[in-house]
Parts: sequence; C-alpha cells; structure tokens
Amino acid sequence: MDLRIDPSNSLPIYAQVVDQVKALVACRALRPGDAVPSIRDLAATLRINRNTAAKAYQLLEADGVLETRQGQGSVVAEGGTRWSWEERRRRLVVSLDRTLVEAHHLEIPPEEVVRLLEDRIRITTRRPRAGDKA
Amino acid sequence: MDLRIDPSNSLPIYAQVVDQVKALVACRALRPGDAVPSIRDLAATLRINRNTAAKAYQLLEADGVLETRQGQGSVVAEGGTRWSWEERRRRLVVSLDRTLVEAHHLEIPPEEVVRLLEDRIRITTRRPRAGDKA
Amino acid sequence: MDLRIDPSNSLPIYAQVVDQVKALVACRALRPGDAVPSIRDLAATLRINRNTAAKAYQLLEADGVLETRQGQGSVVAEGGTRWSWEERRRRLVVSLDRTLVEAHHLEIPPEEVVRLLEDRIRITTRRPRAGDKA
Amino acid sequence: MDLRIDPSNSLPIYAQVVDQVKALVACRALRPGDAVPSIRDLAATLRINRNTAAKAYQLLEADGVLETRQGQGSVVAEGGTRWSWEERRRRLVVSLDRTLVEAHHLEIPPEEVVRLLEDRIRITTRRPRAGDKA
DNA sequence: GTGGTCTAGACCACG
DNA sequence: GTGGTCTAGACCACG
Repeated sequence: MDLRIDPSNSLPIYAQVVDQVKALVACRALRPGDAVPSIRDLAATLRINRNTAAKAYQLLEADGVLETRQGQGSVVAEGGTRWSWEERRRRLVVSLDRTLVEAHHLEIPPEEVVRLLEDRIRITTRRPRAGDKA
Repeated sequence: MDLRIDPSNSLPIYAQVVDQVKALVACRALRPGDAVPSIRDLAATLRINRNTAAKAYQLLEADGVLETRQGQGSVVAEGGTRWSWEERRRRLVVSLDRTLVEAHHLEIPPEEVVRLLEDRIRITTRRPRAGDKA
Repeated sequence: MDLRIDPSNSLPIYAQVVDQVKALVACRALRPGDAVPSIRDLAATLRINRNTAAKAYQLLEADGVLETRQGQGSVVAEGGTRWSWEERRRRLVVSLDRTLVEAHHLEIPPEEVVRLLEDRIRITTRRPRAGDKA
Repeated sequence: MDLRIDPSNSLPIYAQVVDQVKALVACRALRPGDAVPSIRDLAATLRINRNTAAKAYQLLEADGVLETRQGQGSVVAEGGTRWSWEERRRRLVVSLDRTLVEAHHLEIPPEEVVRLLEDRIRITTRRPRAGDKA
C-alpha cells in the first residue's frame, strides 16, 4: 500500500492516511478482503507514531472502510453503507456544491464541470477485466 | 451580506466565513465591485471575534475574492483568475476526484453523481432577482 | 456532571465515560444544549489523562450525543439520529436479545422481563413538568 | 453445536463462543445434561486456537452454564441459579436499563421498545422441534 | 505476532 | 481559556 505523508499539508497526518486509503479503495486498487499493513508496519514505513496510524485505522473502521480482526490486522471491508438514502444524498450534495463553488472561482463554466466529471468517471472507474471481481 | 455561523460546525469560524462569501460570489448574490461590510461591522453582526473576521478577509484577499482599498473597505474583486487553464483544470479535478471517492463510499453510482451534479447546477445557478435576499 | 470511574471495571475508562454520559442524557439529567465540563476539567476531576477524556468526548460526538464548539467546550446535542429506521430497529433488537438471553440464565420468565421493562420505563422516564421541554 | 465465529466482530472469539452457547441454552436448543463438544473438537471445528476454546468453556463453567466431569467432557448444567431473587432482578435491571439508554439515543419510544421485546419473546421462545438444527 | 488502552508531555489552532 | 495532534513509551488482551 503506497501512501505518502506530506508534512507541509495542513491536513493532519491521520486524515491524510484516511483519505488516501479511501481513494485506493474507491479506485479499486484495494478491494474488499484485501489486507492492509499492520499498524506497526504502517507506522514504521511512514515514520509516524503507532498511535497516529492506529487513529487512522480506527476512523477507517468507524467509516466502514476497514474491518479489523482479532490480532490479525485489518482488511478492506465489504460494502454495505449504514446510512439512509436521504443521508447519503445529502452528503454527496454538500460535496458537489463545494465543487461548484470552486469551479465558479476558477471560472470554469458548469457545462465544463459536467464534462470533466464524466472524464474523471471514465478514467477512475476503469474497465474490470475477466477474472476481476465486479 | 447574509452569513450564518454554525457554532456546532467543526469547521473554524473564519473558514465558514470564507466558504460562505465564496458561495455568495459563486451564486452571483455578490458581484464584482459590490462592497462587503467592514471587518468591524461583520464581527459585530455575526458576534464573532474581530480577529476572526480579519483572518477571513485576509484569506479571501489572498484568494483573489476580495480587494481591499486602503481606508475604503473591501469590495468583491473582478474575476480575472491568475492561474493558467491547466492549473485551474488541475484544481477542479482534485475536487471532482474527492467527490467521486465519497460517492463510491456512499454507494452512489457515477451516473447518479452526474445526475445530481446537473440538479445542483440547475438549482444553484438560478439568477437572483430583485428582492431576493443575499 | 457526576461520573464515577471504576478502575476494577474491565470496560476501558473512556467507554465508562461514554456510557455514563449517554445514561445521563437518556434519563434527562443532561438535556440538549446543556454544557458538559471541559476535557481538561473532566480529566482533572476523574484523575484520568486528558487524552482519555478527549477520546470519550470524541466518541460521544461521533455518536451524535455531544457537539463540540470552537474552543468553547462541548454541549449536549439536539436529537436527530442519522440512521435509517431499519438500522435503528436492528440495533435495538440486538440489545433486546442479549437481555432475553441473560433473563433465561437468571431464570426470569419472559412475562416478568416485560413487567420489569415497564417498571424501568416508568421509573426512568419520570414525568416532565410544566416548563420542562418535551 | 452450530456456532459461527465472525472474525470481523470486535468481540473476542472466546466471548463470541460464550455468548452463542448461552444463547443456545436460552432458546433451549441445548438442554441441561446435553453433551457439548470437547475443547479439542470445538477448536478443530471452528478453526480457532485450542486455548481460545478452553477459555470460553472455563468462563461458561464459572457462569454455571456448563459442568465439566473429569475426563468425561462437558455437559450443560442443570439450572439452579446460585443467586437470590434480588440479585437476579438487579442484574436484569442493569441489562434493561442499558437497552433503554440505547433506545433513547436511537429515538425509539418506550412503547415501541415494549412492543419489540414482546416480538422477540414470541420469536425466540418458539420450541425447537425434532429435526431442527441446533 | 496483532491491536487497544493509557499516560506524560509538547505544541498548535481557535478565538 | 478551549480542543486537536502527535510523539514516546508502557502495559495488556488476543490467539
């Protein structure tokens, strides 16, 4: 699992880990059932404190992204969101609105935002091949 | 300028001000050249610390959203983004990718994300009419 | 806020705090909007580490029981659960089944469990009086 | 004896075994005098560590659920709780109160809790018939 | 080996 | 003043 901590990033270290793991899961570089490094290994690799690594994993578990098994490390969880459809929609709309505000300040017109979104979908959800799990 | 501070929001107050001013500019409730309240007035209206209001304005200026003319208060800056098209595109893609990662974890399929984005564009870019509150 | 840590309890300290605060909210000894002690105060009073107290408050916030405001301590949150009705029902059934298993081992018949439950409801949801918020 | 270990459950394996055996006894799928597998067999079947299985049986014995006769394996103990009525009532009330606290936070009203409890009693105390799997 | 808890103590952001 | 982050390091539970 290839993570990079940027100490100049104002985002806390544990949040950088959380975001990057979520991104790896979202782009299917990590799939349900895949093992992730132990907290100790991750901490050593990233040269961060064990507690910081543990906090990231705990948040990922609370978010349903990882599952931790009895002294056997963590794996990527199966899906199955715990939120109502309304709640999920509400959360995504917050994210979309934030993006639209940014687009306006970047002077990128709405149609172009839609076009770029479709681009990114095409790029990030790349074709599963034979043998890949859907 | 109608801003609302949510004390239970984990986002710092100054950042809430920044985001909301940007949103008002983005939805054209505030337009280039429009005056915004003085730091002192804003602090009094929102009942926040004057330093907090000052920090927000300072960030908005750094972002090119406001312009402060010595002793004459601040106004919404003319557009004229300072970044290249490539840089602007790059920044929006970061935001879109973040949204797509979230959509994946919320188990909202890409087509639905596009549909919701188009919804939000329709809703948020509706031209404010005379009498509308900012 | 009167909490008691039992060092001989196998439940971690932070979880004892969480449970007791939840109980105080459930029996309306703490109501939405009420302030709770600062993390530093709580830690000093209970003679536990600040980090341990912070962890308890963070979990309570994640659970929607507390809201933390900008450097101004925490207050009891307004209601508004974030889970679907199915999820909420599922969680309560887990708790009820656990109770029924325990009742069986205590050789307390089901009808008596229902009777005791009704007793506890009567005792713990004591009459709101005029002026009390519903 | 049909037990299922869920490795993603945060409850330790030995506790899962304890809870499930208690549940089987509670729903009368296991009755006083019934033999349970040896520690060695249980460990092999569930593919868990032999020490883990031993710890579960030891706790079940301490709780008066199993009885081990030297060299003859373990059987489900006769009822005959060792506690006074007051003590047994006190323990169940702890469990009921915990459930009521949870119901409050799930915003499930007390009457609904009673209704759900009655449902669960109806469902869980249905007498197992010949041919039913334990 | 694995993760979880707790402490002591530093330092920072916010207001 | 408030809470949040991070480290170093100890000790424990689980298997």
